[in-house]
Amino acid sequence: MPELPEVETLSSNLKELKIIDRSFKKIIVKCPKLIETPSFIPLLKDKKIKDIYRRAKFLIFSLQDDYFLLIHFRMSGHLFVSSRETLQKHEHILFILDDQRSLIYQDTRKFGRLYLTKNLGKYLNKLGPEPLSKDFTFEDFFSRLKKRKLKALLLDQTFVAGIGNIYADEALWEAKLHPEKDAKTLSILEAKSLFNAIKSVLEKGIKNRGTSLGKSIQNFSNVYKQFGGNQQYLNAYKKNGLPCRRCRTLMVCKKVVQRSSCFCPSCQKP
DNA sequence: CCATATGTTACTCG
DNA sequence: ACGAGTAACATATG
Repeated sequence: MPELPEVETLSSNLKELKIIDRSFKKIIVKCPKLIETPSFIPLLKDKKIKDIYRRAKFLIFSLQDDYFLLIHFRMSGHLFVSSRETLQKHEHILFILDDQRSLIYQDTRKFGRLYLTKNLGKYLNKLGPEPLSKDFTFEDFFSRLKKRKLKALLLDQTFVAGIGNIYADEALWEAKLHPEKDAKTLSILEAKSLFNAIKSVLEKGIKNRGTSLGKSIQNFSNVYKQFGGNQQYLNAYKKNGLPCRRCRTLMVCKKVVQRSSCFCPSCQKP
């Protein structure tokens, strides 16, 4: 579920709550298959959390003794802060901290994964640039465009990190580009427009503290269990049947690379 | 019952 | 080797 802006929201929530400098007092794992190496979990005990940040869609805890705990939420993973020390339905991992609080990992579909490692590079090395960092440059972006459908390229984490189905559709609408257009055929101006759109839709998502579509457990909520606000500002995702906010043409939806893709057939020509 | 779901990976085919 | 298409993972919702 969470894409870059949602994971960024979780990371900043945890910093606000001063989870940094706390340590793990006890870890309870109800569903070991969510952890790549369940046998490593006892290593977490009494380890202090030195830093918390995001890379791509990974939430990363940098720990004492050079360990890293990575969480990838995939489709339905959630993390929230609680004062509970017990697990309820769909909650699979409980991290009890040294200050009466706990972190709870909840995941109805159990697609998410947790990784405990000393080798961060193993998980991050193949990722493309962070679209909101300085190493995301237009020259590099343009040179790496290849013969591939734009939508596929935007979702490819080795091309640019952190974009998922929502923000891909938003960026393509913003840049007035068709999801099935061959990326190799973009003019410099079109590419520039897409490059800027990627950054602006992600920045907007972060500013609005993430996108939460419905109100069920399946939707994004932050570590306070509050929903995000960005859904209110979406222009493309799930807008099929509604008039385009630019030209009033009815938006359409089509499967592209196995994902639903909503776009304006008039503004976003093939 | 059917289709769909904010993600990733492994597989096949061309 | 590469891209596209498909299935799989597991559960809930409409």
